[in-house]
Amino acid sequence: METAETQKRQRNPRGQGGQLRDDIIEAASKLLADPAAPPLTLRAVAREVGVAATSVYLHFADIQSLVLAVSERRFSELVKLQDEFVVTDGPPRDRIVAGCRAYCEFGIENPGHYQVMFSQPLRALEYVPVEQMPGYAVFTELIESVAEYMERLPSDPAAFETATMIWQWLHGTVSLRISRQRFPWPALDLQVADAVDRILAGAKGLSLVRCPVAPGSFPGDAHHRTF
Amino acid sequence: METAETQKRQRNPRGQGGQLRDDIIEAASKLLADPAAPPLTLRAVAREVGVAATSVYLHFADIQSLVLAVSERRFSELVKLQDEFVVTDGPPRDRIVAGCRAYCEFGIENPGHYQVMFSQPLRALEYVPVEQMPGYAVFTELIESVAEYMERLPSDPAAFETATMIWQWLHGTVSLRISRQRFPWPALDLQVADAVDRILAGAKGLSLVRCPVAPGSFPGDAHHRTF
DNA sequence: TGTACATCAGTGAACGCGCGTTCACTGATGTAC
DNA sequence: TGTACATCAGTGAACGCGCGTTCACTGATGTAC
Repeated sequence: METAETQKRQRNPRGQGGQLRDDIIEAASKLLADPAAPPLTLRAVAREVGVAATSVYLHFADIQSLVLAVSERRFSELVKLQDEFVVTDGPPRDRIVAGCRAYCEFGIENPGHYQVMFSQPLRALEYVPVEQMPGYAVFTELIESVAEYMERLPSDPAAFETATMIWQWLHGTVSLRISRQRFPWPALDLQVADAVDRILAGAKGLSLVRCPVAPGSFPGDAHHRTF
Repeated sequence: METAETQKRQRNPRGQGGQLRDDIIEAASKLLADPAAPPLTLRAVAREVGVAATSVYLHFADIQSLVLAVSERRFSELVKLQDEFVVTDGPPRDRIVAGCRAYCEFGIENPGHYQVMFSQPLRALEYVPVEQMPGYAVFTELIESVAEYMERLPSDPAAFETATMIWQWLHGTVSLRISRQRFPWPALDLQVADAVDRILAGAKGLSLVRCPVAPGSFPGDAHHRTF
């Protein structure tokens, strides 16, 4: 981008003070890219940008809100990536698998950012309604595809539950491949297709077939409410 | 335990210097229990134990190895818990579901520790062979039950792959319920049984049934190697 | 056209704090003779 | 039985460092008159 990234940057022209905000987010993003990096500090970000430590305060009240800004930016990137990957025609199952692959690849290629996006409860998110949580758009698309696959409405709880189940598997897949790199993981593409197919098949009402154990032995398990 | 936990502790009798090591691990464990706690420091641990900061060095070279000790202790606790939960008789499917429920409950009830156990690559674990990784015992039990369910040998890759897939789902379930507490998660018990059943069903060779899309359209997906 | 003032986009020194790490030290308890 | 020494289980002061945060300041650019 610039010729002298490590040098002192020159001040922005009048009216473009907001540019620094952008640079700070990108610098924080760069520092957070390493999943094993030490905790982010305000001064480290300022150093990375090439600016006085106090200048960060001009745009962010604390590091929490800076991290949140990074998280939001990466979430919108994920949404964009998923839109690119997913061909809008083709059977819903193929679209689901394509979207899930994009999700996993994004997470595995950006382990530091993925951790930021899904780390322990961000204080700032504590009172945000579900629909406004970052990443909700990604999840909504998944629900819609699953509903289409199941030939139900997107508002159907069964679609929500199956989509949730897929999301949980995807998240476990990404986090474990990040934290347990030496584990002999199966090939990602094959595994995603296999897992998605298994979970989707369960949604198609194959419950009688896939439960060879004497039915009724687990009364609490008779939970196929919507079928 | 003691009457004066916050007070200065008295020195251990001769020959029992190792007791401090134990106390340090427990103190660190207590501090790590909160998933939103600030990063663990050596001095905070010493304060919690009621001991001089330098005393921690008598037993741990750095915090990394202390955290690893905490992680190992919690892993063995998880193994113990799982052994209690899982009735050894009964059909394998029921044993798998019971073990998975124990796993999830442990994780959700100990969010801070679960995060320590599965956080970003611990440097200390980098060159440990898979079989010596903490938690391997838990995973082995899962493989064996899955193999029994599938009526195959535990060494069969298909058992390994299905067990892995279940583990991934469990991990995603626990981590997301920790980090996204306001999401409208379905009831845990029902969800675990449902997900496990779907994944197990896929292992029983229902691939033709559960793939309503034209076979061959995704050449890479014809991956049921072992059937 | 000049000039006083306002605004913008930051800077730089200074503070107090908690941290990891070092070093020599302490004081009770055991052991050799 | 006494006594010198060794060992164990820690302590306490001190260090230099990076951190978040404060405060008054700077210097270029626009604007009113």
